[in-house]
Amino acid sequence: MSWTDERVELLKKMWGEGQSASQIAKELGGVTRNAVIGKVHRLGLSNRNSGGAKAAEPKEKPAAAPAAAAPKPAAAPKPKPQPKTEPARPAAAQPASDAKPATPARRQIIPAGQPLPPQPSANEISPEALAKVNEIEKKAKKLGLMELTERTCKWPVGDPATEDFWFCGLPAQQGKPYCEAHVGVAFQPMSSRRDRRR
DNA sequence: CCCTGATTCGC
DNA sequence: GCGAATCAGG
Repeated sequence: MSWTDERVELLKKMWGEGQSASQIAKELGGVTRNAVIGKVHRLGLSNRNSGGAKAAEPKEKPAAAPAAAAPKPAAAPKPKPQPKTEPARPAAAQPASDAKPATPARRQIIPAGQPLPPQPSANEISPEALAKVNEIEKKAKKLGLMELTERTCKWPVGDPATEDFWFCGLPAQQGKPYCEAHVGVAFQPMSSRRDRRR
């Protein structure tokens, strides 16, 4: 896959929306998140803050030449917010290397980790989902309670009062307690709400 | 362990 | 220019 115009545009768009590199990579397909990140950097939009300001602060790396160098005049160390009772004036700490009044670094308002999908509202499980569950249940790892981790599906199967009880244990969806199949039955996409009229 | 982005460097 | 490998956090 190559970086066609469209792909680059989608990349820009998604990156601008605050999507993670892996998500973008997934969406684009044919590329890894590394590729996405690499492209992002090459495009020069690695930082989602100032459009043109170069404030690439070299992290700390085993510098091969520790001798000389480091003539950094220290741009803006750390104007720590003083615990003053100053009621007004948040004191904007801008490097002010270049006048840039037009782009005040807009923040995304949606960096929520996992945008929660529509919550369940109906109790109807699609036959598809059920079939899927039955299917994967056969592949379940049948974990015991102690074997569950953050990344394992915690869908219970069987009767807790019997020996025949276990948890699915398949890889859970990121940020969710269940594997894909079980998420499918646990979180219904608000299907047709059956208005029971009487 | 899972995930993030950042950087390096051979291709 | 590209992206895998690696680094550095969370």
